[in-house]
Amino acid sequence: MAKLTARSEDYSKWYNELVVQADLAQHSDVKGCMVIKPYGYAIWENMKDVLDRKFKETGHQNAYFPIFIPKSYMSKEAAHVEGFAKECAVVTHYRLKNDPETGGVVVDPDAKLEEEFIVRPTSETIIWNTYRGWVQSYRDLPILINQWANVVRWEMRTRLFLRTAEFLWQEGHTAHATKIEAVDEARKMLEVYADFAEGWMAMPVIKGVKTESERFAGAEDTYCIESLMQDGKALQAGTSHFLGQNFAKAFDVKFQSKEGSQEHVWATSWGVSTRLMGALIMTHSDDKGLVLPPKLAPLQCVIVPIHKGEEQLQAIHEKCTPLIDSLKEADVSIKFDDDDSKRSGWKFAEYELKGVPVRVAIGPRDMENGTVEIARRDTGEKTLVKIEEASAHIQKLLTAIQDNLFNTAKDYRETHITKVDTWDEFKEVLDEKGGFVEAHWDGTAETEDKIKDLTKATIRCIPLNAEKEDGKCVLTGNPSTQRVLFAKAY
RNA sequence: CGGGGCGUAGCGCAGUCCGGUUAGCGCACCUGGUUUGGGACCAGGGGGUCGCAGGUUCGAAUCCUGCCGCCCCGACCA
Repeated sequence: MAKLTARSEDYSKWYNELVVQADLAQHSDVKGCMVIKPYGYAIWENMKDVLDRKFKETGHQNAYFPIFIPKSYMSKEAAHVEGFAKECAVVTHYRLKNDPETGGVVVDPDAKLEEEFIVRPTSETIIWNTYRGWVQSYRDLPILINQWANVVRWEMRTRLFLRTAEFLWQEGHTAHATKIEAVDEARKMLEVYADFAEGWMAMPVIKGVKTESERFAGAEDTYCIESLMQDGKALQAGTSHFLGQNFAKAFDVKFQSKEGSQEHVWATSWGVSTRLMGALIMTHSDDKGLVLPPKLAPLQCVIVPIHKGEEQLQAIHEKCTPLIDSLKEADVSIKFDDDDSKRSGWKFAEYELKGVPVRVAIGPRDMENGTVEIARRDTGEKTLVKIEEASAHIQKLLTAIQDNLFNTAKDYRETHITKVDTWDEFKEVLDEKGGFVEAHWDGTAETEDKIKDLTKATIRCIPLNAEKEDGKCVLTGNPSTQRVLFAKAY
């Protein structure tokens, strides 16, 4: 296996090589689409399981809506169609036929659809068209539904996990009787995302709200969690939208209130995608390969025996059995790697590439001394431990690794949030240091645009916890009441 | 859509400029043996419509024409 390109040499190349070499995903024969390989999918499944549990704990149910959306639905909400029209895949026919000339198949021109279908880029339209039939009374509300699905956005340029033409995600779509309830829902789900990102992915995030120009197409407010990657670029890790009554009005979803009046429903939608895989990789991994937080690692601990011959292997396996049983008992996923076709050194490198948090090595020396060598993936540190104490040690270590990954990422982020007050500083920090820049902004889309043109940086968010502070816009000098976060972003 | 690069064994590549034995190398794979505390070694072996379609030629991976596909950088975006 070839060595990975160092991050310092070419971050983007490192990322691409890591995804492929760690066996997470590969490019498919279809442009812009990826094959998620079993190891990558196992990580996604772990993420999905945690999120799904959290959604259910907050009162949501899963449902499923069609992948195809009648074209006319897309145009019912003006901002929405504007946002997605340029990247929609369209189904125009429903049949193929044999082509006598080539021996292959061609689209049957007689099988043209009356109305084309859009392959969903997101499901607001078809879901709100369905909700119309579900809601008559305030007693039918709220509707709290999540869908796990694939969506298609015909992106011009794609990158494994970060931006693919087809991706997997979840999309929550809720309907409420009041504005305040809908806003609360959107905020609540933002908290769920933030809690997941920090507690499971060990990825610190900043909660904020998007500016008008960065807002979801059709939303009144877009809340987001923003994280910082190792190369100093920001990544939007999840969004939760307060949709107002826009979709209810577009799809005529009304209910009769307690008082007897007809009211439009208030809506939210929220989603995270396989992009989180990219975020996870770029938050923790190093030049040796993937680094996974124990809470999401498909394999948390691997035991590599070092042996000569079948007999020794058997003896080592027997010696390890109590340790393996004890770890299983404690719900630690554990593998005893008795594959005899690979040498131990090869295995060490391989498990490091795959980000397994804890590696245990045991050979003749340890058999004699009653020890095992325990190595942690995050720091590379190795410790000799009595085999009887190994299980407890490993369990503590998994927690320590989870914490260390979060703290390291958080330290990095804290040192990469820079307060600036002048335009020169602003440019200098973006060019040389990267990360988030905290600066005053005059609140206009024109200024935002201009800054983007000049520096490629966008306003990632207006942080929810930002203190009010009078200042002057970093570009125009116009008055501002609070700082916002700028960064170059994925 | 602009700029760059590439298409030859499962993967990574050389060979193409300047046409000429049986298309080669590394990794991977198969067999046997020796090995095993940080990506082992030796010996033997299998695997190719050289992206596709035409053309030039005694002869094309190599020259000409057309087409297709992918990757990277930018504009667009979760």
